[in-house]
Amino acid sequence: MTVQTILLVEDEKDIRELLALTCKREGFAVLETENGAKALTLAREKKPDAIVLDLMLPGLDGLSVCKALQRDPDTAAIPVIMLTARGEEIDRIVGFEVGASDYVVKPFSTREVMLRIKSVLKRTSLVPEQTALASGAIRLDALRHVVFVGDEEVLLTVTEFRLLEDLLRHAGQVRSREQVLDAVWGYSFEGYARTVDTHIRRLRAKLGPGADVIETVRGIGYRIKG
Amino acid sequence: MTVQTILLVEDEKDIRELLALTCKREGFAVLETENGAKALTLAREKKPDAIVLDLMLPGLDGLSVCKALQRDPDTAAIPVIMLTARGEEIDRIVGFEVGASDYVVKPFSTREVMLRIKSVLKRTSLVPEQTALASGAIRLDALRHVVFVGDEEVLLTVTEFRLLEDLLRHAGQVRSREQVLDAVWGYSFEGYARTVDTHIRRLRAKLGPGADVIETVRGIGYRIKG
DNA sequence: CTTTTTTGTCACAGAATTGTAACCATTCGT
DNA sequence: ACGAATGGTTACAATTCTGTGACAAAAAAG
Repeated sequence: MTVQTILLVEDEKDIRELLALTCKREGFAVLETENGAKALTLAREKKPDAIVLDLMLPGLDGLSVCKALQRDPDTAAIPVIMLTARGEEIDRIVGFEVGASDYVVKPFSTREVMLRIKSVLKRTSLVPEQTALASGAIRLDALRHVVFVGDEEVLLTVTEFRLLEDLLRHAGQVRSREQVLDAVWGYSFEGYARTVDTHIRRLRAKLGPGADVIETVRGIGYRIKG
Repeated sequence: MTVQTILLVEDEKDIRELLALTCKREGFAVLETENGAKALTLAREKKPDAIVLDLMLPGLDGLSVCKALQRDPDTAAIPVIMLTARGEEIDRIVGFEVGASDYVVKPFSTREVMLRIKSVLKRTSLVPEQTALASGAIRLDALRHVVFVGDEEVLLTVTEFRLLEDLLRHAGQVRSREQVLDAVWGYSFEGYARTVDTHIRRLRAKLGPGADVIETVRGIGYRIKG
């Protein structure tokens, strides 16, 4: 996945830098401005994935910026998170009149803003992950976190579950041990590739009669039939 | 248990699926169709609690569907939320002539639509039963703020109540501690995820024989059986 | 203000999970 | 057929996770 960009529009330097730092720490790219007019230009030119917008800005204020963003078809789809003081007309802000996707009330914690950003990004990304996966006699439901072989529920540990999910999401494709390690264990894992083998074995044991959907591709890795 | 059902009428598959996912995540049941005529049949047969209706549909368009729903006494009471493009004659849509309960302008965020649905349901549902949730021997009534295990009333604290309510609203789905914290404690809570465990424990203690509906999903979080 | 209730955090023990290494079994090229 | 890779199996120590009880701070009730 590509890096997502956040546009921060806030005139108070301290707050802006704090937010910028937090966003960067979470792996986002950051654009900053203290000015409403510049925010509009930046939004149009750079198409950020989300905008964090202070309501009180010198010159063109946050409300006007937000409305302008909504009116422009180029930027209308970008979610906006408003930073507001308590008691401001939140219904109007989030309603259609202004059109913000969400808001955070000052004083806020960076954690709170981060959560809003992530939540908003999850909501607006048009590719909802498929939650139900299946192959052969095996069914996996990521939302409910259950796996069935035929009619029988199978209890998997987290790692086993994630491993099976990764294989199913790439059903038909070979997955090398390295790919699986990156996807299931994360990039920071520094262990042996053979770890995958052990978990494949445990998976097969638990899947019982359904185990034959997992094929070994010698010299490469594993693959789900299909 | 009374799960509320939403009928989604939208021909663009991506949008429909995104909305469906959002509704399901919020604990609603979902019916989907891309076709105006089928929408009428479905509405009559299944009596959904709300209908989200795209204005632009191939064949029978949204306006006609909405008018037809209004004329039929079986469906006239079902609130309709229209998805419209900007600049369409919103006054007519929500007014007497067409009779939609509310509308959302494209492009919209799922959050926006969700808020409309909930607001419309709140306005139209006069039946307190619709706030009733249940699983196994446990019944929870959000409106009256009471919980029963079998015939025995159980007194819960606010936090315990909200926790149980959140789990019940996502019955069958795993809820991670993070998700629960965000939903029950709010985004601004900065505490420890293990706090959830303690409250789960207190809940289980109070639920007594009904406690077995709360399952621990090791490595992930908790889930209500079902 | 005092008492009671509720709530969040912590420490700890038991249990489940996991990564690794060592050892077989199988496959493949020669 | 043989040796070298490669994958399967097993056992085990280390780690991680959850349930529990205790406790102090915070909130609510009196």
